[in-house]
Amino acid sequence: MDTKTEIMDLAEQLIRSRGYNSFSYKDISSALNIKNAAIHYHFPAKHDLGKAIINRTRLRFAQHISEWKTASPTRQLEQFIATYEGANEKELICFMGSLGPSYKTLPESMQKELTAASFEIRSWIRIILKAGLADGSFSFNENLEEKSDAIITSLLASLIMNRVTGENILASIKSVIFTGLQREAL
Amino acid sequence: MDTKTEIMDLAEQLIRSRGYNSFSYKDISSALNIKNAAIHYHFPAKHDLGKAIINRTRLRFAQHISEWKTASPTRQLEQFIATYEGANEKELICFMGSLGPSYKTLPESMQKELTAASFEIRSWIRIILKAGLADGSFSFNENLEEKSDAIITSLLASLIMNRVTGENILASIKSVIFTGLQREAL
DNA sequence: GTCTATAGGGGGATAGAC
DNA sequence: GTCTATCCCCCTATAGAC
Repeated sequence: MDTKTEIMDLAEQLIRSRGYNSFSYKDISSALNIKNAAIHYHFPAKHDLGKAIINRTRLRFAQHISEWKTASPTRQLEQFIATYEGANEKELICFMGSLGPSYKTLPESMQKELTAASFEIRSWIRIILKAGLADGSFSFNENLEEKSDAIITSLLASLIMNRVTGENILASIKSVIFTGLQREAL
Repeated sequence: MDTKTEIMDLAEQLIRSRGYNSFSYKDISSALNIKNAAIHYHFPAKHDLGKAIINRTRLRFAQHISEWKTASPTRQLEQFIATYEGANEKELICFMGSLGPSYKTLPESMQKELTAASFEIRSWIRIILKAGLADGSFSFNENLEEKSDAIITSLLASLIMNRVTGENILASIKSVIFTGLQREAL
């Protein structure tokens, strides 16, 4: 693997485990047995690295939802939640949960990428919920946009709460999400 | 107001707007027209300040829920959500949303306080939901503990997403929470 | 593309005077 | 209880050799 990719992979891991403002070039250079200057060659400033990572995440998300496209709404939502489960196993939180809280401290280029990512994710979930309503696999009373945001916020924070509590909050949230998409027929 | 309280108030604001690792003693000393050494007198190490703030938040929460005690479950939950609305107006996120993501970077004393706080909040919401089920003001199909965690995670992350999106996600989440506590009678 | 060397600033923390 | 002065470490970033 080329150095640039290795740097990005490790930086992403560091961001999602410690936060953007809590990792340094030294963390990367020492782990990869290179020098800080080598990182600066690939990413002149730290925010260039940060921006590149968010952008790559956006591209990966676009690839994912494209691959999932033919599956049922339920299955697509399961696939989406599976990415959180994968993160959880690696003891990582999602990039939105890591970068969002420190939004105000981020350089503008990173803020823009992050905001763009948030709209892409939110609009995708809306589409999935709408499709589920249309084919009858989902049923709920809440406003569709609001329900969508309730789903992503609870997923985002579940990874954070997993750390703080030491419990598997994500599993609980997953259960609540699917129960909440099946309005009971009495 | 005494200096110690002023320091804590400002530090809390800084933590909840920028994060624990992204504020410095200089931010506080310059704003209060004192010197860094004065802060070190009251809080020898930064983590002493951090711990004190979390502990104060725990005490305040205990006071709040004690004051709310006689109100209906619905009203108590509204009061709780009102604290998020208050934070939102001041452009602050909750302390759990700020400190949780950087949990791994925090000194042990702060981690313990944070974890203790999480259990206090979660157990309170469980009590409220249970009371609401008992008196018939709430109705839902989900497991009570899981439903409780879904509520606090969505609230926590709504403040974060407000920043990233520039929208009022908290209002949406509030709406979804109350709708989700009224299972429809068909 | 990676290195050495270094600049320049900011961080938390402490000693001792007042 | 607050100050001045200072220490030491880590940070991001750049210049120039290889």
